[in-house]
Amino acid sequence: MAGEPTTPAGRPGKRATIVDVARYAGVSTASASKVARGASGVSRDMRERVEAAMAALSYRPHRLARGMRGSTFTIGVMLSDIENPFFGLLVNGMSEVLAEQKYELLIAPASSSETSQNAIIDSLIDHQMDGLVLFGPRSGEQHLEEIGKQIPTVVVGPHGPSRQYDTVSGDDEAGSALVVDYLAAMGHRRIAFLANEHPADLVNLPEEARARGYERAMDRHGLADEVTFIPGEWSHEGGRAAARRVLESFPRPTAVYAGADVAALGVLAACWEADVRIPEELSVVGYDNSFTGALTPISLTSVDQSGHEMGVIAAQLLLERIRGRSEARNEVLTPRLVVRRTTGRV
Amino acid sequence: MAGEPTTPAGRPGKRATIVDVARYAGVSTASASKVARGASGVSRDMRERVEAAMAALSYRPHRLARGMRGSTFTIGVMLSDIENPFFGLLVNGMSEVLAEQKYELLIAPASSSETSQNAIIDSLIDHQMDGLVLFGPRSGEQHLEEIGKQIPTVVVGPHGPSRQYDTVSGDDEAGSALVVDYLAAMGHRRIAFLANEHPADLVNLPEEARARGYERAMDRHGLADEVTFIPGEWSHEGGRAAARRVLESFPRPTAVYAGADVAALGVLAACWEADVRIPEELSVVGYDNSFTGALTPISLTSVDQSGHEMGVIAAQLLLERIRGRSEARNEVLTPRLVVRRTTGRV
DNA sequence: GTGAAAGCGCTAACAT
DNA sequence: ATGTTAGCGCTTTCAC
Repeated sequence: MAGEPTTPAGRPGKRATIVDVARYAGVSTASASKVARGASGVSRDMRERVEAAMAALSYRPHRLARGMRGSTFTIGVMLSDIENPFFGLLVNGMSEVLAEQKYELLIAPASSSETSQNAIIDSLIDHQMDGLVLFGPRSGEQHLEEIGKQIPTVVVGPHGPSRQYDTVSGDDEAGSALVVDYLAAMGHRRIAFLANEHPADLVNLPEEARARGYERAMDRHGLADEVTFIPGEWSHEGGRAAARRVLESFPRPTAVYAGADVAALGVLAACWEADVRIPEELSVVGYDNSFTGALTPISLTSVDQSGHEMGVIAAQLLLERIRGRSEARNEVLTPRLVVRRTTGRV
Repeated sequence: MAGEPTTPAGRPGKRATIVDVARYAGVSTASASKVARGASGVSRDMRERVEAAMAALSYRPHRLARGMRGSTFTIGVMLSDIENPFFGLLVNGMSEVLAEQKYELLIAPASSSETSQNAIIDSLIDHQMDGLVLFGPRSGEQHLEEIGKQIPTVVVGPHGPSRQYDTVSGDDEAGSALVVDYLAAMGHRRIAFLANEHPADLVNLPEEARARGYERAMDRHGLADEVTFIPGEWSHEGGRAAARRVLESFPRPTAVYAGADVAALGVLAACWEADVRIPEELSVVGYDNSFTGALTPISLTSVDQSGHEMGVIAAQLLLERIRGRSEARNEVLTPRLVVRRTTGRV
């Protein structure tokens, strides 16, 4: 009956504390604490006795109590879009690095609204995380700076630069250039870009960089007059809506660069329904190189931005910050064009 | 210079504590605490003064300190497979319910190994979460019971029943029956099932229920002799491997029930590469009704298990548990067959 | 190298 | 209704 889940010794029903461990080992709590967190300045004998006690009592440090004075060994991740398959890669990359350093990962899902994201970030700070990874935050630079001042922070996405936090991002402008260069080489001139609309004051977003890269590359190819922004949203539905507009327009673009795979899939969906042949009548390009786009019957031409590697780097940067580095680092990964079958010669 | 991020008054550089609030409002910490957590037994006047003080000092309760004595107002979710798009629905459903009740959600990603999952669960407990949602745990019933004894727990998946925790799951056996009934009605007899292999002692898994449902339904249709389990794994690669085996076998099955969309997509991929016509030469069915499968060029026949609703229910059950309910509840949602174009008449 | 004691911010139990 | 106080489990001075 006496429910004693983890504690074979000590008071039944309650888990062992460091006091129990210390008493069991016949040492002071301070020493037990040192051993528990692997601090220096403990004799061999002490270490062994305490470790034995911890094992005997199946002691696990209470992370909250720990965090009250020291660190929680926990990293918080703010996620702006849980549906985005890209972040799975990212999290896996981070987990690998953090696990081997005894850090834990806790993910807080937010919506895409700035208010919600700020609330989530605050809460992560309230949880006394040792560091934060912000995935595609919509907060302004200034707010990010304030966060960076309070707690080691890595932003995933084209933000900064700021002394207060690190960033890791893909070179989205270069990615867009890859797309336009390729389409131009295939003879396309009327290349439309599906723009993800956002508040004008947010300038450091992937959508901004991709739009800029598109515009500049078009310019470079002497296609400045052909630059066409289709205002919309990077979602499946947004892609469908954009496709409808494209298909009705005259002269009709020969290619649509959708800016994100999820939107490109929407464009494709609308085309399939309208019996528009791909790529004969319209070339379609996405961004993200998602699993779905890679499937044979879809075969979406896209841009790969190595999410796993981003996760690894984000985790490494964060650990460095936690350990004291104070100069900012801004890592930029080079994207790669993956040509498949939704694009062709004009 | 003096970095005072959140505290316009009080000691600069440090965030306001409840002591600061109490002092500012000229009341006791206990009263301030009561107001902070909306407890009863405070006068109108007191409430207003404390609230003004909290606003003036931009006070936010420190969740760790809170958790040391009372509750953290935080729910932990153990996620066994972060790549599974299904869980996005689930998390969104949970968030809706929890947000309006002032609870927060923190997700801890685990791998599919039992060891890793147990470590993650322990850690969630160490973080003093108010409740746990375990998504597809591979832990044995007995271990789940122990967890349920320690902390309010809801398991998502066909576990239990147990007095110690609640469950919410799809009726996977019925889902399989829908699939087999439909295929049989279309004239199929040689219907193979792709089995997800797992340790024999784990019996309460979706894969088990789906396998059982398949077998019983086959039996019911007088097709017991045609029951064929293809041992493998529910992953893209697992699906491809299974498809290769199916295509080589003789007599070749006319339909493959892959048990999960991700595996079905693997089966399809291998078929496309081998120029096997779908559904003329082979019918393929998945489970999950994933976004990807629904795309026009894929049009995978699948089973829908309403992830969003599962999330809502999981959150509701958990809150009830936290608030004191001690009888177990086991909610079972009825799945729905979604017929698309990867299945046809023999 | 080891131990005693203070205290992190909060809430619960107990006065008043 | 409000205030006082003890203490959650841990780490961290600061003695020895």
